[in-house]
Amino acid sequence: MFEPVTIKDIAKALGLSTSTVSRALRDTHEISVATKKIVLAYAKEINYQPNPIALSLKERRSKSIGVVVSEVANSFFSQAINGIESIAYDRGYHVIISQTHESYDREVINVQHLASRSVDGLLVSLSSETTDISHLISLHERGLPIVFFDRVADEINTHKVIANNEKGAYQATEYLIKSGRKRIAHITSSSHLSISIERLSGYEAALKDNGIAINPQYIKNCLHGGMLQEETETAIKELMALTEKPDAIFVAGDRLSTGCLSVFKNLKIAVPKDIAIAGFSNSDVLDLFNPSLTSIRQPAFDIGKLATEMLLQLIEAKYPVEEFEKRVLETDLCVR
Amino acid sequence: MFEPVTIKDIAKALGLSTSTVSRALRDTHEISVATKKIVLAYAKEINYQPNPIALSLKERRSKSIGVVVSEVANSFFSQAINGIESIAYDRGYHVIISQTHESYDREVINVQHLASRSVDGLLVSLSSETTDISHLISLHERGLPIVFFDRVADEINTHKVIANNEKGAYQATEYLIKSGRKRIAHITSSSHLSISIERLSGYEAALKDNGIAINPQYIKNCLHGGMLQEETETAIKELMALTEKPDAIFVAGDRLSTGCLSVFKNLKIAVPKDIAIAGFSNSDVLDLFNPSLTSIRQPAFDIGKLATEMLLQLIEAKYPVEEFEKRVLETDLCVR
DNA sequence: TAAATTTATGCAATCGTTCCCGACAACGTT
DNA sequence: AACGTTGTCGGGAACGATTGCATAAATTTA
Repeated sequence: MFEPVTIKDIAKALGLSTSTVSRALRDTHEISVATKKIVLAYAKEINYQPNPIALSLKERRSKSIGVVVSEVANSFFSQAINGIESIAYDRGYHVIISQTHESYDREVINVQHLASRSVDGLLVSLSSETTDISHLISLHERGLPIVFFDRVADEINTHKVIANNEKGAYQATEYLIKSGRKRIAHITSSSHLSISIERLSGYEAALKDNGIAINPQYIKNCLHGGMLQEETETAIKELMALTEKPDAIFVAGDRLSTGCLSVFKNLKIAVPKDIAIAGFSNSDVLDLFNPSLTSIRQPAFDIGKLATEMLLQLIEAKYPVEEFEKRVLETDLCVR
Repeated sequence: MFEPVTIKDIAKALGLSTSTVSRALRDTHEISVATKKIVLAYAKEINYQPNPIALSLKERRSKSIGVVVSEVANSFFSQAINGIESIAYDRGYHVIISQTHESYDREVINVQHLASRSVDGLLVSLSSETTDISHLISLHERGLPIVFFDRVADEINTHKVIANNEKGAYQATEYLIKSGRKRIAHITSSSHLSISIERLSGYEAALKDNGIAINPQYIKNCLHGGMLQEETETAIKELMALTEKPDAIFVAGDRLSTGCLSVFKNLKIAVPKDIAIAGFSNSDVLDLFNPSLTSIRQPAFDIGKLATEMLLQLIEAKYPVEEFEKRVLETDLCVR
C-alpha cells in the first residue's frame, strides 16, 4: 500500500532513461543543464526520495552504525547516546541502539543482529557478564570497524574511548580519606570489566598513597552491576556484618551508587554520619538526593562524540587503519 | 573489506544455481532432500547469513519499526522502549529509536528519515513543540502504519495507547486536597499536548468535585516540558510572587517534577511544609529524594508493549485495518 | 513401448539505484 | 572531406535474494 516514487517513475513521466534521471539527481557532469533542471524540478514536485535500501544494496553500506550498551535507562549511557547521535546525524549516519541488559547472550544476539543488518560499524560497551568476546573478534577480523567506549576489551586492537577511571577512583577514595575515614570499602561490578579493574586500581593506589592497608574483605563485586538490587543489598549487609565495619564506601557504578543509597536508607543507617559514600554517577538529579552523594561524573556526552568520530574515521578510511589509540577523558569530582 | 558470504558463493562452491540454493535454504518442497542437505550443511559451515538489505529491497519491507520519543534519558520513555523491544525482538523486528529533544524540526526530520529508511511502521510520541502533524498525516495516508503512545494526535485515525492521565491527575490533585491544601497550582508542559489536556482536565475535575474554584493564575505551561530548567524556574517564581501563593503544586511531567523539586531546593522553600508537590514521574530513584515526591507512575513498560503489539498487528494485517482503538492503562499513585 | 506425469533444477525477471560502455550527434582540426 | 573530440544520452549489467516459468530427466501409467 505504501508506494514511494522511484527513479523509474520519473524516467517514464519525463520520457528519459533511468540512467539520465540518476545522473541528473546525482549531479554528475555528463548531463546537460537543461535536462538536469527538468528532472530536478519534477523530482522536487513529486517529492522524490531515493530508496536507501536500494542504495545500501548497491553501495554495500548502510550509512548506519550500531550501538551496544547495557541500558538506555542509565544516565551515563543516555548521555553518551546523545553525544553519539549529535555526530552521527551530522554526518548522515543512522544510529541503531541495542541493549544487552548486562546479559552476555543478549549481547551476542544483538551484535550478530546488527552485523547482519549491515551496519557500517559498531560502538560497543561490553555487558558486565561478558568475558568471551569471540563474537566481536570474528567480526573485527572480517573487517567490521568497531570502537569501544567505557567498557573496553583490550584483546581487540582498535580505537577505545574511556574516562580516566583510575584517576576518578583515586580522587573519590582520597576524598573519603581526607574527610577522616579510614576503613574504606569498595563496591564494584564484575571483576573482569575494564572499568572495574581501572577503578579498583585507583582505589588501591589512593589507599596505598595514604598508608592504608588494602583489606580484601572490603572489596565486593556485584556481577550484574546493580541491575539486581538484591545483589547490592547482600554486598552491603556482608560489609556491615564485619567486625571492623567500614566507615566509607567507594562505589564504582551509576546503578550501584543509587542502589547503595537505597539500601542504607532502608537499613536506616545514617549517611554520611555512620558511613560515607562516594560513587560514580551521571544522574542529573543527584542534587535532590538525601542523603546526598559525592559523585564522580564522567564526560559521557564527549565520550559518545569522540567514539563516534573515531568510528566514522575508521568507516570512511580509504586504506585500512593500522594505528589505533585509546583516548582517556577526565572525570569530574562533585563533592556533596 | 567486510565481505559477507552470499548465496552466489554457495552456488559456485557447490556447482548449483542460486535458485536451487535459495530453495534449499528456504525449505520449499521443490527440492530434493539430498541437495537440500548438502546446501544446508555447507551454509552452516561457512556461517551463511542472508543479506537483510537485499531481502528488504525484494520484499519491500525492512522488518524494523521506528520509535519517535523526546528523550531516552527519561525514565518513562526508557521503560517504554524496554517494553517495545521486548515485543519487537520476539517477533523478529528491529527497533530504531530516534529522539526529538522536544523539537518540532527534529521530529519532522527524524520521521522523514525513518520513513525513507523503509521502516515498516512507526511508534510515535509527539514532541512538545509539535502542533502541525502534517508530516505524519501524509505518511499515514500513504499507508504507513502508525501507532501513537503517550502523546497522541487525535487528528490521525489509528491505534493509540495512553495512561489514564485524567484519572492519575485527579487522584494526585485529590491527594493534595485531602492532605489539607486549598491553593493548588498546576505546572504542565505545552498546552496542545494530549497529555497536558488530559492531566489539566483531571486536575480541574478534582478541584471542582471538592468545591475549589479554578484559578487560571495557578496554571503554568512550560513549552519545553522541563527540558529548560529556566522555564520551570520562571513558572515557579511567578507562582510564588502571587499575593495568594499556592500551598501545593500538581506537576504534569517527569522532568518538570524533578525540575520543580530542584528549584524549591535552590530557593530554600521547604517541601512539603511550605508547599506540597505531587507529580507524574517514572524515575526509579524517587525513594532517595529529599524532599520526597508523591508521584503518579505510568505503566510505561506495558504501554510500550501494547503499542508495539498493536503496531505489528497493523503491519502484518492481510487487509487494511479500518477499526482503531484507544487503549487506556491505569496509573499508580505513590504517596511519599 | 510410447505417452503422460512428476520431480528437480536452471533461467531470467524483479526490487531501486548506479555506472560502465556504447551510440550518436555536433563540433573542431588537419 | 575525413577523422578525432566532446557532450548527452540510453542500454544493460550489477548489488543479493526470491520465484514463476521453462526444461530436462526420471518416473508412472496406459
